Amino acid sequence: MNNSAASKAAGLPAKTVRYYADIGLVPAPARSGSGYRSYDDASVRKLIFVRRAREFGFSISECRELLGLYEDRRRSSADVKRIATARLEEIAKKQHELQSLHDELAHLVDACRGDDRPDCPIIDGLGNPRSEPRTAP
Amino acid sequence: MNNSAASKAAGLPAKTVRYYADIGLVPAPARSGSGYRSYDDASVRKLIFVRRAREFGFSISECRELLGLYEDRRRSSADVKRIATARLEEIAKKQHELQSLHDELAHLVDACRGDDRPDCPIIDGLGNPRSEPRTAP
DNA sequence: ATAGTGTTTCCAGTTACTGGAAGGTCAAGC
DNA sequence: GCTTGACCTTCCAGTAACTGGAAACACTAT
Repeated sequence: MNNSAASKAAGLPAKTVRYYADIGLVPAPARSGSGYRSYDDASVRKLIFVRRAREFGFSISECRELLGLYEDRRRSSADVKRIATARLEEIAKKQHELQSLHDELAHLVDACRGDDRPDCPIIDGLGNPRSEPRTAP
Repeated sequence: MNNSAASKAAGLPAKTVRYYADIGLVPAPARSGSGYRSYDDASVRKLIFVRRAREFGFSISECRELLGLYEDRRRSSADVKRIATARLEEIAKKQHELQSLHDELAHLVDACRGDDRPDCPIIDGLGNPRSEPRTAP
């Protein structure tokens, strides 16, 4: 199974598959006589696992951690649950942020006539420093 | 008003204020005799505008476009509404994605006992290619 | 034999900053 | 006048997670 076949099987762009092997997220694949990458089924399963985890918003380093747990047949499910729960909380937080963003912007869009005239509550609304400013870290 | 004063007034990190001037998002500030940046009120207003727009998730290049409209006293509100509406649709889409993400992950977390035993529906669930694979662009 | 497609490596670019080093400047205190 | 410390300056590098592209080599079909 060469790179593009593995890429198709895993549902990832070919470049991404190479990239994941380059950074050691998945093991370096075997090579054919002429240097072509050759992936086995275990690698493809890991690639699928990573794709799924990335779709869930886990970072590459979280994926690394999850893959470690995925591989370790003796890990406790508590370890996994801890990571997944933290991620779940992040998602919920992001949802709230997006919600207030959406509400405020929708309010501005609603208030804008969207005609040929220059008056625009959206621009005015963006100009008003209503929300909390960002602070330097 | 030097960099850090402008930074405080705009609610942005000092480095970010410099960065925005460097990339020409806001005009290059005047300089004092010894080379210190000196911002006027108009620049600070633009910085606030950009901060707000960034908080709404507008990209830097969208901010550039919006700033152009902000500055142009003769633009139609329709131009602004078009951009904001597109952004609103992106937000709504993102919300749906996050929702299904949340539901699926919450389901896995619920199903996981989180004890010392190795069986873990989260790991198993991530391993199953349930969702649509990503495709190369 | 040759055309066309696929694969390799490697380097650079993307986004929106952020961190840090090396050095100049300013105001206060002694 | 000198030092101290907190600013300020420039510039370079690094971050996340890829993505694009060039140059060269390999495989497949005609």
